[in-house]
Amino acid sequence: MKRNSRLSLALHALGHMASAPERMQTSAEIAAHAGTNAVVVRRVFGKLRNAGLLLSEKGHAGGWRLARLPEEITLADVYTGLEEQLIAPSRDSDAPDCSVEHTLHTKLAHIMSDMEDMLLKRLSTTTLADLRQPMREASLDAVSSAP
Amino acid sequence: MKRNSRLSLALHALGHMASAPERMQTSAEIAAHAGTNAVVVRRVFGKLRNAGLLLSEKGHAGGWRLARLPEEITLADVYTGLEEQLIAPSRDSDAPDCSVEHTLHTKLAHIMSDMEDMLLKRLSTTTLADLRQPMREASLDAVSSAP
DNA sequence: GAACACGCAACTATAAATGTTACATGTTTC
DNA sequence: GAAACATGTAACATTTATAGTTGCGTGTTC
Repeated sequence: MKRNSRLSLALHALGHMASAPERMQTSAEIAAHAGTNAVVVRRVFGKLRNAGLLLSEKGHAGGWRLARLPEEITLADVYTGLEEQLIAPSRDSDAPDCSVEHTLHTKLAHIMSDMEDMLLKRLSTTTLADLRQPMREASLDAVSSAP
Repeated sequence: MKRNSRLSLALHALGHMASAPERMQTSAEIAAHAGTNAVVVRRVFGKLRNAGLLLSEKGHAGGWRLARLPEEITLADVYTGLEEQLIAPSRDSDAPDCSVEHTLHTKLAHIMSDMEDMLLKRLSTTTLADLRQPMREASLDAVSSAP
């Protein structure tokens, strides 16, 4: 995994959790499925917990689960919860001394801000429920009669 | 300079060149003004030459100048000429084996494609002429009576 | 109290980007 | 034609952001 994988990781994992919302999943399980490390999962999930999307529990039967119904968590919630910026910010100096730079910065900042709004609007039309896999016998069993 | 500075560098430099389109500028001059290296300028400008936005000339009075009028070069032209992606691509595997990943990938790809279109549309409404600094006596002199 | 799971800090590894050096090619000037 | 100049390009070094790793502390269940 390389760049900007936090959002991918989060959406992928939450999508699966949406398929079985009652089930607690450990960082290790999630990490194994996503091909990454448990600490990385905890880092990412920690932000989502702070954002009110996930609940975590310590101890023997601990782990992670969704804090709300899958239908009530949008992709925009996850995106903002992670405080990421898919829309690249313009990294000019804040107070450019040259007029060209100043004009450019102003125009680009405006455009990028609009783009960010647009992205959020689009992401908010999909919920975790839209991602979950069709329920199968196996996963139903896993919910009701986990060992 | 750090990340994604190619577009910033290009727009900044072209904005200045739009203020005095006749004047040849060397990589070294441009690099000095932008606080970077001449080779970096050549790398970036090379792409814009291939895209038909710039002309370069070797030799004694060589350097760079705009291939078209500033009014006829939009920010979108520069953006596409550099083949950059301000809109972060979704870096999932192309053929995800898991249904959650597949659904996610499809939806995100669609959204990002739309965002890219939107960005281009916005960038195409500004030309280099809109960036150039107000003409002063000094710069007029520089055009007509350069040493 | 032993096993388990998160919380978190510190460190390492890796990859993308820029910066640098070196040299070749083409142009103009003398 | 030689010298000066500027681009063209490849190879290498440096920097920076990100992910990955280790270690240990805290809380919870058995």
